[in-house]
Amino acid sequence: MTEHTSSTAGGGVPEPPWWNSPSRSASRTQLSREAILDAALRVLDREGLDGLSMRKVADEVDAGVASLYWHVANKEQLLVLVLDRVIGEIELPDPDPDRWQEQLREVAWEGRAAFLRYRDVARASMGRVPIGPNLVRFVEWMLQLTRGAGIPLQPAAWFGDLFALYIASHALEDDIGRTTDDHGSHGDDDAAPDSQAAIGAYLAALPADQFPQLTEAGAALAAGDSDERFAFGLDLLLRGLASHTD
Amino acid sequence: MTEHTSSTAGGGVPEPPWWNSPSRSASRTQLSREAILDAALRVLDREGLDGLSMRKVADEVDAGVASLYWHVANKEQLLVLVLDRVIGEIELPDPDPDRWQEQLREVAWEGRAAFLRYRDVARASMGRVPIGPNLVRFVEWMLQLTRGAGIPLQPAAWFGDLFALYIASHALEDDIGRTTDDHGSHGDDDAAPDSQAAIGAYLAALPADQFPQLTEAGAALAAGDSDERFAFGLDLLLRGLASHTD
DNA sequence: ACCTGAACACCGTTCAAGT
DNA sequence: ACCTGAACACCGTTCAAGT
Repeated sequence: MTEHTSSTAGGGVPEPPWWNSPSRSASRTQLSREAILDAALRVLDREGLDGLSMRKVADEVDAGVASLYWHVANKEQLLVLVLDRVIGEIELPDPDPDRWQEQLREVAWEGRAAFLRYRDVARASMGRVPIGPNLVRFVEWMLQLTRGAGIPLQPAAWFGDLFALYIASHALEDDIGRTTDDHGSHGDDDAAPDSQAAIGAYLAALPADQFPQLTEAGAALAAGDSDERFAFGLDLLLRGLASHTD
Repeated sequence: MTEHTSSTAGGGVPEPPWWNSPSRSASRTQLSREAILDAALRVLDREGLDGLSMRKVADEVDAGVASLYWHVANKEQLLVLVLDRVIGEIELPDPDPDRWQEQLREVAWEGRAAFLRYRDVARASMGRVPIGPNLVRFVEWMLQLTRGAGIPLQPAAWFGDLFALYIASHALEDDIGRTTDDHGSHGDDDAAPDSQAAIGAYLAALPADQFPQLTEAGAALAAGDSDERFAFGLDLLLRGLASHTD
């Protein structure tokens, strides 16, 4: 199996460049599932989930659309593979049950970071169970840690679900903000500009007698950046889990 | 404003049926936003979120596609309106802070039921914040209850988010099962047939030395029906919130 | 074994035109 | 004021055909 990836004829003598097929430009590497996943992740990050199409992925790898279907069953499978790839970016420390709370916290932030690294992966993850090598690795790790910490099997198993659900759906909330800016900037750099303001105006205009709490506490609802809110929920989940310890 | 909906000419004398416009069949009511939302919910329930198209909604109300755009800005707004409508189906008892845990539990199940009443509403809700009359009503109710129960403003506000996120994302997990059956049944009535089995086989085939927990505890992961799992997480959230009481 | 163009059956949205 | 057909610029997927 030769290491050369292009322009290799009979006896190692290089072909002249003009032998390359006429209109194709430089990067004529072999198409592969890996390359397709890379491209898909790039398109996803650049254009969001709604902007991700098989045609754009094909363009990104400089191939025809139909070619993708040799390496991948369909768009759905492509998304699942991309998700497993992102889950693979989560680093898992050796499980140390004595420090189960810290480690769970640590990995939660790791997971959040991975999901926020590319636009709309969290969105893509909702409603899919991307079972694959990396999710399986993740679940095994969770079980080793929590079971080792003295949490009975059933709560441990169910908590894993809850934990993953929380990380994903919270990351999705962050994606909402950066969802509306499609075509490149043209001067102003506010994300989802008027909608944010419109919501504020709507809430501010609510009749105080019908909505006493909302008009009084309105500010608190929007208070805290996304990380603070994530920390709050994470802490709440851990307190709840701790109550299940032997 | 007359109560008659069709065939009414000048002085109450009915028109003969053949006066109706030529090819249009019976139900020629005025198009309205209400009617469009009803139709959208019907299509959503019947065909799932992926099967919901403006064209099918238009067919359902016996109108041209373009007509929808008079009553509704676009598909996105249509979805938001549908969501607010479903949220409106959640019944809220008068908040009684002395029974805050029971009431929260009660409403959680109510919300879950509303989300599961139509296929894929939960799926549609992810990544959207359908702020409208009914969501606002819901938030006000939550705040009255939790604040009345002695939970400080910030935790109370943030918990609302978490609570809603949990209900929606858990309902979404239920939608996954019934996602794959498109065209009406033709004999066999198993939902997502081979994929379920394939997952089981994959997990069972994992090397026991690399995945000790998964191979030992595999059954526990799948154990419990969806309601039991929902109850577990709900309970965990409430325990966590309780730890924030004054 | 791998890639392709062309075709099929769809989409959401706009717009000039009708009543 | 409300509804329409036709058009535009897209989709995912299949399939016979090429190398």
